[in-house]
Amino acid sequence: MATRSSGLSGLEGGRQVGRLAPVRRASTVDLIAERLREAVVDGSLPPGTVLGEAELAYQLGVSRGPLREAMQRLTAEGLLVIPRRRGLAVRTMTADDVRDVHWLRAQIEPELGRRILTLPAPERRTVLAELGAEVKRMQRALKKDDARALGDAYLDFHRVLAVWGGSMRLARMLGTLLIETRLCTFSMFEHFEVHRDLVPEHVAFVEALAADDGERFAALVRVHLEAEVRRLLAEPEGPGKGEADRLLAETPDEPQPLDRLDLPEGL
Amino acid sequence: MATRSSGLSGLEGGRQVGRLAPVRRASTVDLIAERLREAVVDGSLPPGTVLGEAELAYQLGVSRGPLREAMQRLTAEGLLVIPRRRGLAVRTMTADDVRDVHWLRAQIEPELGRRILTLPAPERRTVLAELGAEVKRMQRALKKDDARALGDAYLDFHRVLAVWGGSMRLARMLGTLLIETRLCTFSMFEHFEVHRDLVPEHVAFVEALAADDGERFAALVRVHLEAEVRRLLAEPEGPGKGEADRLLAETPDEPQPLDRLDLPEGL
DNA sequence: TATTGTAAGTTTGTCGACAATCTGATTATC
DNA sequence: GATAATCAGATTGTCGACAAACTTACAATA
Repeated sequence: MATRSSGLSGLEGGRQVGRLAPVRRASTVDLIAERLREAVVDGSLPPGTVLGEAELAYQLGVSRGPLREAMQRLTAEGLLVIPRRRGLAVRTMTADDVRDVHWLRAQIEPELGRRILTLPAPERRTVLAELGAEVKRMQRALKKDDARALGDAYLDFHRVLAVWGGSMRLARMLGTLLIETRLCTFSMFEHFEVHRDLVPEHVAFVEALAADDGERFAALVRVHLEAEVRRLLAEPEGPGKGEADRLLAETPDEPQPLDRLDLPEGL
Repeated sequence: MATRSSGLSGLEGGRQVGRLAPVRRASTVDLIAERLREAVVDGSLPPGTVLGEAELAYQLGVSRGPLREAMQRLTAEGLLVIPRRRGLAVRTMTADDVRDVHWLRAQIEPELGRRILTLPAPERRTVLAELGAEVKRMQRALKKDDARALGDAYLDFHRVLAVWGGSMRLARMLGTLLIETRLCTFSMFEHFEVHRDLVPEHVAFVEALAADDGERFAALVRVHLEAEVRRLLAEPEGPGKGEADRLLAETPDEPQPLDRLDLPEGL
């Protein structure tokens, strides 16, 4: 039939001869796993949900075999638990989990920021543009009081950090951590909340990166994550709050309003 | 038959009434996954090995169903790859993987050291004892020129760090990273090598922790991991080598020979 | 009345089988 | 002689089925 990907003989003429990205077909297990992740993230499978394999397999239009394989993968990611003889259950995050997830993110994300700042200028500009686009999404969502959209843009903002951070493994880990973050929200609250502080905080993130100030970015991220833990655990504003206000009030080294980042409107 | 675990009614009299640890039975999938991990770590399944499902299932004494589920879990951990219609293959680490794994460890392990130093004194002493025991294992292995035993003790040393580091997630991640480290060795060399620098380096790790010097521990770990990358990639000794020698020669703040840590001989 | 023993029903865990797909080699053709 | 087409073999991906195990409800007993 078609020539194999290794050859491409006789097709010289276009550019990038011989360097096609290998075609990657997703297996059924991949598809099921991805669908389950989506369901966990968008809340259609809240934490604690217990599901029977047969019923779920029927809904997904597959048989129990591939579904069970996908379950194992989600279990390894920490999103599902498989109680013996009880099907599967969406993991419920405890207070300890909330602290652990956010502490871990506080270790990872500042480092990602530092790595992004070492990127060559054109790529760095791309990252800033993507981050700016997500911030704009957050702003639009906030204007509409759409907590769901705000949360989604939040996740995507941090996913951008993960993707550009440079480490395959770290990107995967942070990707899972972000889903777990969403699980934390669902585990602690009944419904989404519109969280107004989120937007200025993320504007400050982008500004710090645009100003090439990795340490300020790191500090802002840490403060944000500590605040998130307090909010999720409904703890009174601790000593960190004053620190947050100070950092946000402080003029960054090189003031640069978000408009000057000329974000691509299309995204 | 037996009373359910939630009740335990009528058995007051012993101590710790009503607080038994839940019994944890491993599922078949758990068993298979663990067996496969062992095989990867001990080298009976070298990187690049391709296996047929039927043959492997027969060897393990299970049917293909549970085996395929375990495969998915190992895939999520990054130890296996599943080429389409080609069974399973043990992941082969590239030079980029070597750098990535060690870079990531360099981010994680110093932090674990810091956390261990914040532990209450009795637990901290336990950690130091366990670490010291692993170092002794390393010394014995080196004396016998047993590269395999040396490598195993090395892994267990760092596993101790992971377990006591305080974060469930981080422990799991580092556990996987350590297996990947072993895969790096197998991917780069044909056989184990006796690596003499390993023991003094780890003695220094323990000494730094015993001296309550988290920053020195962090620096030593980073230097060690950078050296490992160079060794694995067979690069000439870079600018970091001088730094390593300087750190190892330098007298720690509070000199404390390993003997004074009174290690439990039993381990 | 509280607790234990019993039994039915449901769901999982595991296995065997079938078909689609891919690989590798062989043959035919330019 | 090299390339393309064909074909047989083997293996995976998926499904259906069976038996074991667990849960829940109910009844019996102290």
